[in-house]
Amino acid sequence: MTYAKTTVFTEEQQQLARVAKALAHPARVAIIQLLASKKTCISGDIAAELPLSRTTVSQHLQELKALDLIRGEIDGLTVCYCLNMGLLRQVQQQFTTFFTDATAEDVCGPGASCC
Amino acid sequence: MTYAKTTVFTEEQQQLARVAKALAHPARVAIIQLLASKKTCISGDIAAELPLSRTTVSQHLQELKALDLIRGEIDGLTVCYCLNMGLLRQVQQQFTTFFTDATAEDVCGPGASCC
DNA sequence: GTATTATGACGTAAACATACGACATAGTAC
DNA sequence: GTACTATGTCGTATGTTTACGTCATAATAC
Repeated sequence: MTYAKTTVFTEEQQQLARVAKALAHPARVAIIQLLASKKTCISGDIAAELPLSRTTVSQHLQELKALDLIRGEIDGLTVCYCLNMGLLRQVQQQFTTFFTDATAEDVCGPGASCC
Repeated sequence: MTYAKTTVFTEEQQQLARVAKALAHPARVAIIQLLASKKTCISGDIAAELPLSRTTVSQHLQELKALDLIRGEIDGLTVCYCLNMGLLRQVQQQFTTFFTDATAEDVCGPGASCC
């Protein structure tokens, strides 16, 4: 990606794209669902549930952590990852607004003016 | 990407990731917003509004079209792109369900059992 | 017919993402 | 102290995305 001109996109568009990118891999979707189901928060247990190596899972966890969607607390030898509920709810609102605005008017239906 | 083991993720997770990937670039978010605002549906006009070359915009349009999020109708020399409202509403529902499930319980708040 | 226009397809360079083995760190157990 | 365990970091191979110039196609204008 050559993001040289990206400054022209609005911060809103970039923020939505950033979060969408975090969800753009089934492993990361699965991780969030796993944490939500609270069967486990421990890093190693998450890796055990997924069809990926521990290294790769750790990488996906770091990516989610970089966006602050999840948080990790060190507890002795293990690390406990938890969802950042506040941010997730905020993000949900962003997506809802985006989709609601996009689907507000049936622009190109029968009788539309644009085409 | 070596998607060799991806079959183990559920179809639901893969579908969400697929759509998220489509939204994972500000240009594609901007395109959808532009089409929704219906100032134009014409391919060339879309390219003119974005800080990217016509070639690159066309590529982003193809990507959205591949997922059927937008549709293109040839009208003589121009092509008119329109949002697929039905699918967008379906996708919105998927995201809403995902986020609602994820934020249902404040698993790791004070008094949580997991950590 | 030729000239012009709008569009997509092709080729490609650079940046990025994915996956994983090997190593480093840091805590626990003894 | 040593042995073991849970994590993360590093390096790296492979695949994907992004961006764009150039070319091909197909419709219009004359």
